[in-house]
Amino acid sequence: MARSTPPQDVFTAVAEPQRRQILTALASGERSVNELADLLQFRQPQTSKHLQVLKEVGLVDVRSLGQQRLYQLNGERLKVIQDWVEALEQLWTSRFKRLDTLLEHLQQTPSPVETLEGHGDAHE
Amino acid sequence: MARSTPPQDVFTAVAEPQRRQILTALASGERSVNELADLLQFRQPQTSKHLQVLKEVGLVDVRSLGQQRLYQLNGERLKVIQDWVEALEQLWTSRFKRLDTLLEHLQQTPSPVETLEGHGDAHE
DNA sequence: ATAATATATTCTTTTAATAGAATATACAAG
DNA sequence: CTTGTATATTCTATTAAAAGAATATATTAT
Repeated sequence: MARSTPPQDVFTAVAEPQRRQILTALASGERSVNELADLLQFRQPQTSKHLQVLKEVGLVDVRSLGQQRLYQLNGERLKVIQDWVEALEQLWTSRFKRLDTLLEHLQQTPSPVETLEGHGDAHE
Repeated sequence: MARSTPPQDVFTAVAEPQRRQILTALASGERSVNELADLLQFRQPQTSKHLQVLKEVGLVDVRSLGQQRLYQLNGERLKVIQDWVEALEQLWTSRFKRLDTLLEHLQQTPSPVETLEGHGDAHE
């Protein structure tokens, strides 16, 4: 029942290993369906199907050249993922400045000091 | 059958919207299971299950504090995703320098000249 | 030992994604 | 119009993930 409900978000699309391979193959340039299938040792229908998914979430674009369909990575869409990851990392990195949680625990536990050992970071 | 074959890679783990919410909630600091469940309006068992998945792929760490389990984002593991995205973007950005693919097509197709219109490339 | 709280696990059901095989469509060439 | 090549789609079967309910385990307090 894959066709009736295709992955709609970029994250789901990229969760598939074969689709990541396709994207990687496309990163260095435009390829036709059969080129991709040959290169990655996938069957043609599977390749087409994965490409449809990638197209639906905007990770690839297509253009027609005769009877071929040339697929191309759309790097812009990768930013959806990148932005999310970076936002998380921002928060994670700046978590040392927010001692709220830590202080909460300090009030509750006898000696949670060991938790901080080994970080070596300037935590304040 | 989710428990028997849990997602092993970071990409699959992150494909789940609720797990992304959990990670986002954890980005600003450590939280207990119930804190997360309350905050995100998830049920406790679901929350635990998602956390196990995240733990298995290394995206979160746990420590025990009394009867609570405090989960914490492991930002390092996010780099797996980030590195992959950035590698792709690198290639995508530098794709203009690599005309190999384009030249390949020139050799295979009879008159793909129309394809080149507007490019202004010297093709032989 | 019993009760209360916090979290984890198991089992079942439901839903969604993937593969495979077969077929359809599109375009080009003769 | 028939053939060949490239790609897309449909249908079915399989597999995997997720939700839900119930229960188990762990820790603390009484």
